[in-house]
Amino acid sequence: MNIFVAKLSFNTDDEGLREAFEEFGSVDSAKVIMDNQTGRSKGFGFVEMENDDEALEAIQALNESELDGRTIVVKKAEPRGERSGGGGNRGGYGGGRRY
DNA sequence: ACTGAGCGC
Repeated sequence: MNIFVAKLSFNTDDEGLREAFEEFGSVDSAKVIMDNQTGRSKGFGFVEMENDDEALEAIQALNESELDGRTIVVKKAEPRGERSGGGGNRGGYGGGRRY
């Protein structure tokens, strides 16, 4: 499951993000998006976890939690690619729904 | 102290 992490501390890097999520499950990959022109973090990143169940738990646990001194926001990642729609929503994404 | 709202190559 791809996970989107926002509001990261600019001190947080790929490893720090991975460390945060691995305590809840196996992380397949983790990456903090950096600005290629300045080399600084853009303040958000992505984590891919092997187990969806663990990913959901990690999202619930780490969302609005504190990492490296900043409160982060963890969500399901939107599919990379076209964001503007036009086309319509096919059954909707599984995300956003919370009970 | 730069920098705070958001989806990557």
